[in-house]
Amino acid sequence: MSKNVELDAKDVRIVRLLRKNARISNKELAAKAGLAQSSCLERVRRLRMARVLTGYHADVDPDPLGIGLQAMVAVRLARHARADVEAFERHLETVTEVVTIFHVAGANDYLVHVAVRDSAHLRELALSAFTERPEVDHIETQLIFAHRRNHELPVYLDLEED
Amino acid sequence: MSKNVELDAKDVRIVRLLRKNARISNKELAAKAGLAQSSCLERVRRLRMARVLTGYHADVDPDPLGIGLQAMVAVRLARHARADVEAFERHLETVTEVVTIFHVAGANDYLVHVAVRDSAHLRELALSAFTERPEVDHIETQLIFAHRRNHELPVYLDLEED
DNA sequence: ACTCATTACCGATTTCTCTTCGGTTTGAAA
DNA sequence: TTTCAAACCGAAGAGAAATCGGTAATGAGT
Repeated sequence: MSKNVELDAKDVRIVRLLRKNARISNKELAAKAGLAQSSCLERVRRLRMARVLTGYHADVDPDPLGIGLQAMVAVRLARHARADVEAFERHLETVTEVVTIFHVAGANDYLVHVAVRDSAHLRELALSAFTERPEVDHIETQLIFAHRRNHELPVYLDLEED
Repeated sequence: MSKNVELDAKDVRIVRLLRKNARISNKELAAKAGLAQSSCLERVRRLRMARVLTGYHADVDPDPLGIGLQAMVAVRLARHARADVEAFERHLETVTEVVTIFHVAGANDYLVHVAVRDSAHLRELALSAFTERPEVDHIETQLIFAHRRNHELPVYLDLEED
């Protein structure tokens, strides 16, 4: 799938810095990575082309957007033929309330993070987007009180330091 | 908690655009939001100050970083006294393998998304970071085959259009 | 070890963007 | 209608991004 990309210590530093703050200027990024601006720019371009960096996204407080409730919906499919799996995934992509889809191994097939207005909205969504779907055997919904992200991503490479 | 912020249609457009691409230039952002650059810049600044926009983060392919495996660890605590809950959360913040913590209501108390090197690493982590902890009653680990994020975040406000 | 080719790097320059600021418009309240 | 505050705008100086030609590092093959 991915082209067997090899990252050196400076690539990793660039990636971590952009992970922590995607709007850092190239100038500052270059300084912190120990590169000239032009070289740093070129590296970032290559990391994007190689699909190591796949996007830059703002984190947004859901409250002001009218998102009053979030939930994790655990989904078990009725059958696991490729056609069913693909149909269900295609369907999920059309559901605006879906934030993240985790395809998992275990008792459940999917964990679907959804963001809704309120409990009435969640109830309606559970029916229309999940229970009423022919591919779905069973769902179990958990309210999300809070969620915290860690933006220091782990790196498991042995890099000779420069 | 949040200061009862009110967003108008242009704020929402700004937020959505930054959500889709956090490295969009202010010039382009202003054009797409229908504002002068200076006005747009001021709005973004206010949205940051109001904590509607809380950060900008690059999305990174885990493979090239040596992350060969991801899992969702469902955690049930032994007791739910504030002291235990807070101790456990503080502990999780020190674990580098943790990507996201969902605090949920239901049979389980937490869903913890972790990124590890391989299955041996996951086994070791399950023991050291979860099972051996006094606050933890029981865990259940699910491998994550894949996960897809939707960067079009839903908005449930009725905005009079301009 | 030497050569050659490829790749990465750098600094200077040009182009474009960001940021600030003074003045103007807008809208609500008196 | 007048007043005030908030939001907006355009212009301009400061700053960053992007390009490019030349140079250094790298590594494979002899």
